Amino acid sequence: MPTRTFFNLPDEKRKKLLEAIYGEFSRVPFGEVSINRIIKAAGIPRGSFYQYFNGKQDMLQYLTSDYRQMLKNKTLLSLKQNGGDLFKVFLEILDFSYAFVTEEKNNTFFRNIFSDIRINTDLFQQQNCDGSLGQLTGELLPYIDMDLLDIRGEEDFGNMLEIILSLTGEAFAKAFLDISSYENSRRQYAAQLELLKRGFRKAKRGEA
Amino acid sequence: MPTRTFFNLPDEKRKKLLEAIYGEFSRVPFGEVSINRIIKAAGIPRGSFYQYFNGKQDMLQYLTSDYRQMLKNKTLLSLKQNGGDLFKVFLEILDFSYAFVTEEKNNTFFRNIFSDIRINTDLFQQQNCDGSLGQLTGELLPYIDMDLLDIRGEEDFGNMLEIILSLTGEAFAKAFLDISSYENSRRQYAAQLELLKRGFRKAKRGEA
DNA sequence: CCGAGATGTGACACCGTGTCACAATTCGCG
DNA sequence: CGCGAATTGTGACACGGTGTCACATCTCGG
Repeated sequence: MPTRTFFNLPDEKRKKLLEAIYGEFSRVPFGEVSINRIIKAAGIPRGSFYQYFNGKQDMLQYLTSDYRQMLKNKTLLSLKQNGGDLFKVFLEILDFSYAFVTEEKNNTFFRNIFSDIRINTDLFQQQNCDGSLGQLTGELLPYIDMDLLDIRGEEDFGNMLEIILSLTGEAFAKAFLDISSYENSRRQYAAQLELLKRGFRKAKRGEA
Repeated sequence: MPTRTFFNLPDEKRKKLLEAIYGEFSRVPFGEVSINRIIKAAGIPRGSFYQYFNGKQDMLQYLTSDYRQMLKNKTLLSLKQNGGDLFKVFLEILDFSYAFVTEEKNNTFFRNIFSDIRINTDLFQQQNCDGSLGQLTGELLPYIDMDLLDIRGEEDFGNMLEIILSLTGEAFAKAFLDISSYENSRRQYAAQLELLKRGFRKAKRGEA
């Protein structure tokens, strides 16, 4: 998170800085973002920058906070609309994010973000450090219809979720790296979700 | 791949350089590998290094070529031993890699490699650029028993493979980031493979 | 109007990369 | 052997990036 000092900045100046940051994040993938260029574009001295932000990661988190909030709301809504069907929700998340990306201003910015697989894992799995499900997931849990899932053991749900998330992370990376083939990536992702649902193993005759 | 010049180097010198490289790759994760430190440790001038390698990625590919070869052999063997059962094979690949990592010399080196999710995707999916399955997979294809898999559409197999690979990439990253909890990560990975096999969706009464 | 605390500033130390003109060596051949 | 060409070695250089710190400036309550 940015410093308090950052939020105390006169609107004018803060806006200019933010625009510089957006510009830089839109220009190159995360790994190549240069604080040097940002401060030059914003016309602020080097020292000031570090009074506002702690580094790249810090900026990223701030820049994506709106999206994360919207994603959460959207997910909640989607869960309710789809009767707690996780699979439909995940596909809608991709669509939602696509719509979000293709909005004027976000065009290259979120493409650069979403096409970075490492960021995606962070983005979705969110401070999942204690081994338990992330905070986000925790809040959504009550709305998920577990009866749709074939859960047998204690950890089945968590494991399913991890699979879906890792798949989703890759799907995002692929879809947004070359957004012109979005339809294709989406179709593939949808197909993969179906595969997850029905299982990979061919049932032998006589099995359930 | 390194230059011809590199292979023409006197054994003494080449060995010293390789040791410096291994040392550096063992010391820090890939992203922090410094060519500066390598040349200092190897006692060669900067210019020479660039006469041998093209950069970090180049070194990585060379350093992992043995592993990749062994992996391929191992996979082939495992496929035959397990009657073409992909799932058993993948679990064995994790075990094989664990054994490989815990060999004396490879200890931190391969840990640093395997715990990098981006490298893993490259490592497994290997020049998968044309959208088709990677070369490696192509050669293994004949040994996979498709009758064990519930393949219905044209693209089902490719999609299954992608799911397994993305899951495997994450499993590697997790397992080797904190190798002390390997047993745990392995168990989880195994459980997830089982989930893939049986499917996530609860069969409604009356369904197949 | 003064002084303390908040904020602004940019030079500095440090580390990294890839290149290039030039030096040294090796090798084939007359 | 001797010489020229090809290969290899060398390190200074230009460039770019990061985070910090001593010092300047501003702001605002008392």
